[in-house]
Amino acid sequence: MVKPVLPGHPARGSKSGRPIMLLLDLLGRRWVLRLVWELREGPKRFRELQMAIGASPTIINERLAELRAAKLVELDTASGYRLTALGTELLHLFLPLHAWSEKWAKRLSA
Amino acid sequence: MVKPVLPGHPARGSKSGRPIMLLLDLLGRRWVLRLVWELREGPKRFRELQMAIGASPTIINERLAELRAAKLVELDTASGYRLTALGTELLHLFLPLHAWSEKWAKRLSA
DNA sequence: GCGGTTGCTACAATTTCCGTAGCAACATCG
DNA sequence: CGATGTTGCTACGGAAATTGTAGCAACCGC
Repeated sequence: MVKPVLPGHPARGSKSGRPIMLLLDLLGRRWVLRLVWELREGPKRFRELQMAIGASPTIINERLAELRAAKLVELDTASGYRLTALGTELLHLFLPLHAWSEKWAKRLSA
Repeated sequence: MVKPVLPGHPARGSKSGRPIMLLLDLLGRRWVLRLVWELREGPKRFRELQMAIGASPTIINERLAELRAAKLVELDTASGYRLTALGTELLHLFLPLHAWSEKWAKRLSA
């Protein structure tokens, strides 16, 4: 069991509970960025996420629980897992990465 | 030894070599986001990074090697590790996270 | 020479993650 | 009613990643 990311709990590698450290801790955990990314176009089921990402259900579930505790993702029984309002805000901050990654890849292969 | 993030090498959990997947893979590895963040205000020495982050030198070195292979970080023997031009671009995409994380933390504690 | 800093490595112990199998709850269809 | 399918999720043994500690070789100033 991994420590939850919540106010008062210091992030791994940081004695302070500064929000940016908590956020970097959460987003730096394996598959978390991918999970948020996979939900960018709407809700997905547990197994859909599992298939799309290719990770074990154990860790998918653990990461989803962390994202739910962080109020970035929620489970709607009718449609599946989806981003909350907060999660959608976060996703929008990440969208520029898509275009930038193309530029970056060209520089790498050059 | 972890697979390097380079064109042609598919990212973990993705059969395609799409740049965004490579990038999310790289950034999702433990301590990578923290490392980029710690270099935001200028170069730092290996041991400075180690102290600031609190991770083992083994993994600090491995992640720095990956970031160097990705041309996001470089080592200047006179001043230490620093962001490349590409790395600085990436950092700028992440800077809005700082302000947003404060808002997020308030929502969590509410 | 001597002490300090540099980046970095070795290696055993611990933690995390994977891969597979499967469960309980619920819905749907006959 | 039973049978079948889908849902989210868990157990558990093996594999992989990470930690913590110690220390090395190269370099610089004195």
